Amino acid sequence: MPELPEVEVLARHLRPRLRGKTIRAVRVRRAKVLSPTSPRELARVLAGAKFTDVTRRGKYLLFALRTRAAGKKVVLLGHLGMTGRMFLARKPAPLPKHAAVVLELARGNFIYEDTRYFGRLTLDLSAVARLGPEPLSGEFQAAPFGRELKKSRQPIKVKLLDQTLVAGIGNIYASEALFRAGISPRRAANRLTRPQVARLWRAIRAVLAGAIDCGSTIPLDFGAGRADGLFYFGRAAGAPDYYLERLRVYDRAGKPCGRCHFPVKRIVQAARSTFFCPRCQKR
DNA sequence: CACCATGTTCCTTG
DNA sequence: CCAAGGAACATGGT
Repeated sequence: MPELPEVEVLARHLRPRLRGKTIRAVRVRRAKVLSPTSPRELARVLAGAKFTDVTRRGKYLLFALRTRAAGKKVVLLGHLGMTGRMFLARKPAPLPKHAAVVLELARGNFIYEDTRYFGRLTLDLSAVARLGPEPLSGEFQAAPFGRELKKSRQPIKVKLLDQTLVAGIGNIYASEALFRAGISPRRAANRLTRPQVARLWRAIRAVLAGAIDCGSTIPLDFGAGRADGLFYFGRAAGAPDYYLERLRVYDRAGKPCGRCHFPVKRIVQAARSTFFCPRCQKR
């Protein structure tokens, strides 16, 4: 469940639940997800450490901790890849099949499970340094965004997935933002007009903020069952109706565009699906 | 069996 | 050197 909004909602969910908790033991079942940190190193640093905060940067989770020994600050970096989930579970509950890392706490376990193991839980923070501006913060501004776009001839949809341009947009919200801005996903980044850049800048922020709102209505009770599908494609029981069809084009090939009823089209760009309305997004 | 999947990195090509 | 494209990673669903 991993683009910026999903990670943001998860960070808000975990923050109050992890703060003040101490790690008793570290169990690594799939060392690959720690890379380049070793299981020994992770256990050495985290054993006895206490969570002080959980924040987000792009699609990354940052777990701030204070170590037992020297009281030094450390940051543990998490990324969900395509299929990762991080959640708290009761101690006796059986581990999921693809549990990659278990952090044992006093009363429960913090579990990182990931079917495809594309995600990360590591002490290596280098990936964060490469990220572009946070789209929902003041560091993301339309003018520099437009200047960056001018440097690339890639289709705008593909360019939006570049995490150095702006952090946190993934395959779903790239299509959604372009639909909202009325821009064709095939348009070369450097050929967007100034009004288009301005509309896209606003659309990115609106789409991401709206998704965070929606996600905040959904119980993230991963330990009890599968709630991740809900996150993208549904809504919590009792949530307002306008959350029903949150995604306007993604995964809706052949269905009528909500604005003009023309069928939504699926194309492939950089080996990934793009969805758009050929009538509302002509250029 | 074939194809598809919310992501990132690495290698190759031009 | 750089931009762009594609494969690889690994597992499961349809």
